[in-house]
Amino acid sequence: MSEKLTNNRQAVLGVLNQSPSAMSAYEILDALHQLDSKWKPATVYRALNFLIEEHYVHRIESEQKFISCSHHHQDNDRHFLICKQCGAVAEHVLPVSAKSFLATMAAELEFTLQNNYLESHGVCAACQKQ
Amino acid sequence: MSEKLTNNRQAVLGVLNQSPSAMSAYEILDALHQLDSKWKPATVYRALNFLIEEHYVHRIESEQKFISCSHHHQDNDRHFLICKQCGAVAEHVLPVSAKSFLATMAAELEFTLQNNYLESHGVCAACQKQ
DNA sequence: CAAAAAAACGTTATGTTATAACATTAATAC
DNA sequence: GTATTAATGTTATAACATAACGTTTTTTTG
Repeated sequence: MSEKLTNNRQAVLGVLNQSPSAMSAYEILDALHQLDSKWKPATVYRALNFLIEEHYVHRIESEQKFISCSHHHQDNDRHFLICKQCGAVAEHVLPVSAKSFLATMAAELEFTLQNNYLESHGVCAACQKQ
Repeated sequence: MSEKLTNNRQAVLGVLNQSPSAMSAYEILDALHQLDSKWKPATVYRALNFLIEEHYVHRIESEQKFISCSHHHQDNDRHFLICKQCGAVAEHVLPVSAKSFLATMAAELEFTLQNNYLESHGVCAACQKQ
């Protein structure tokens, strides 16, 4: 089931798969528009929304950009390591210990926790060596 | 030093202080425009950018909205608990244990961590009682 | 204090991100 | 094979944000 990965959606995902950093919807649009003038903002956003729902793609909230998912597991929690220098985004799986820590903290505040979104900003290994 | 909390900036902060949920820049603009027609998008955004730099205000990245800071300590890490039902945003101070956990994780990945931004989404205590 | 410099503000325009709405086509189910 | 649903094409516009530039206010300093 959930095999609705159509040509349009594959095309958007294909563009994102080529990029180590997150891309804006309009950057994706530009890339696709060069191949086929049919591409318009709504077409890109529709594909993105589907891909996000199905966990093929994530939105990097602070950048308003999109990145292809490197794990594609069904999970409510996200953790991204974002390099301030090169913009590379690495997806990191939150360990169970971190999740349970957050759950405990939320419970203490009487907050029913449904999901966590975490961005860590810094400098990646590659950029440090330069 | 850093006493540059002018009238304009106080006005924006005053609007945000009245709101338990985050407000968009244009919601702030609407509120201020009713008092004085001088308010324009650039005026609001300039004030917001100052207030964010000085830690009076935070941007809720996933919502592209703004909330007044309830702690106002100089800190690189942010944690927000966001209620999906009523939109209320609570700011939570990340305990040292959580920060050092993240630092250790980043070090293992050879990532030099500069700051963390964490959003936890769920249902607040008040909404659960309804 | 007065001139110079810096910071903040007013204003206009425009750039960027995202979705609404509705017609059409394609896929799926009966 | 027709009805239903899902996906797409297309146009327009809403929502978010900043550039640029001139003016005013504040601060610095000689």
